[in-house]
Amino acid sequence: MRREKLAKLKAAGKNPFAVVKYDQTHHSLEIKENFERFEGSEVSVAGRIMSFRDIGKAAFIDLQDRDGRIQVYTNADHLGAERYAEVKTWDIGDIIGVRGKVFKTRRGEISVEASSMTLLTKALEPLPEKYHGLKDTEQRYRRRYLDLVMNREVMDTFRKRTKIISSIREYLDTRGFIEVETPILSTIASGAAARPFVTKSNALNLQLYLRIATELYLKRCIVGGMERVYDMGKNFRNEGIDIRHNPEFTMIELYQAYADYNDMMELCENLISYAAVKATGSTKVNYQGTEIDFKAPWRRLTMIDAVKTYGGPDFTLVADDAEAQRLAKELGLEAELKKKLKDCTKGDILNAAFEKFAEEHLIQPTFILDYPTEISPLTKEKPDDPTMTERFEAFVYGREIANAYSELNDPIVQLERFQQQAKERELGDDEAYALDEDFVASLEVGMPPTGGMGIGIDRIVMFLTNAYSIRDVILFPTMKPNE
RNA sequence: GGGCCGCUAGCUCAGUAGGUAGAGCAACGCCCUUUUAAGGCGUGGGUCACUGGUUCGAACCCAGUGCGGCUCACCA
Repeated sequence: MRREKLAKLKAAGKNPFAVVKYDQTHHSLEIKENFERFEGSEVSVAGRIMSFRDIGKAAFIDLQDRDGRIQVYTNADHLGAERYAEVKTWDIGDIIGVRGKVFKTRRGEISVEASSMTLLTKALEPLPEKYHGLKDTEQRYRRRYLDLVMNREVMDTFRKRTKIISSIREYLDTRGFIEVETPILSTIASGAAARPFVTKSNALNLQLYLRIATELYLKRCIVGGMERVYDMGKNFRNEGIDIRHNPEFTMIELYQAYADYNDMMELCENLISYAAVKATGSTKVNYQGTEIDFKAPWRRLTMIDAVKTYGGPDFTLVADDAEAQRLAKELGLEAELKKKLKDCTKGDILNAAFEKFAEEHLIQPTFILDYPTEISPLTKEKPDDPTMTERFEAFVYGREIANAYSELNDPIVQLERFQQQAKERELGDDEAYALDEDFVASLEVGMPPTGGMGIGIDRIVMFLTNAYSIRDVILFPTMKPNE
């Protein structure tokens, strides 16, 4: 049907797809918000027909543009009978341009009284139902363009996402950080514990991996003397998909020379509360019915204290690995461990106890500090306790949103840590950190004492937009093909 | 990977003693010059996800497959 209409238009020399531009002078929202100023003046608006109420010799059209909707009033007197008859053949979904005077109808609806109307694009496919919109989750993700057209709150979420990201850049750029681009393709995927995606270069006849983190390259930039750097972009991890995980996701990593993890904590809480205010107007947000306040300073708690606070054992009293293993058995922690119990150290078991007892209780923003050395291969040890490192993770609503360290810069110790990771891999951990020899070589050139941090951008966006699933903050989430 | 749930018109959804399918919106035709989920009268529209089985007969019962959602496990 719509194709027939299109064919007729083309035959009459009025092919809408031949239109190359339209002079859009205003958007819907600015007209509606400043009606007193606009009343009686001429505007040109453009957008998609969302509703068409034909009442005979007049019609009302809801026009949707970037910012919202505005009503268009048109009739045979203003437009001429012939032109008006043509307008009545247009369909919901078509994209049009309208020029006319701003006025208010009897019912008080701010509208544009059309003096000219132009068909700019013909929609050959009808839109989903006007009242219920597009609800089917699968279609919403597969055909996000329809979701954006039909569901205003989806548009709002993605505009807010952009605002969050630009505010983060703004915050860092004004504090002397420079944004750099590190490789997505490389021969070694390291810097995090995850399985990578594998691909192949035809030109180099070489197996390459998609990055799982930007850490080791950003530290090379610190070695080179850049002092404050960040890379915000996609990382790729070949792992499970659920409401908090998408195979490609956005992460920012930043590094600051001459700083430590305490500086990173301050940067983290200030940066995120800044982004919250920029995007939502407040540090307080409602997430799935729970009020969360990102206002700095955030609560600080060591991992050992967190376990104790939430009903777990006191690890300061655990003498060695053997005692920790007995404790793990007693507490039923085997399920949380990824190795056989006999291979687990005190640190592995502390981490498992933290996940079991404490993690889910960390609703308001909380820094958990001082992680066991064996699970933190890129982190400096604490000066007074070599079994622990200067590392923290930030938790909100029981979820990790950031991970930061005082960066390990001793090339000899770093090499030993990588060798330990190789052993972990042999013990069955296929996500152990891969050795990057050139990175170790860069540390031999000398990296100043440095603080570094990674923040999961999608998760921040989820909290600030009240999104239940990560797929609701990624425009085109990873899906299996449909056919 | 395990468990549970979903898939019916373009969209939102109904549809069990198993008897070859319905509503609203959208579309099409007619009426209506201030409507706004406009209204009124009329018309057309379906491989009931797919494959197989049971049955005289399957949207419906059974088995398998696909895609999706939730959840547990695993991770980040």
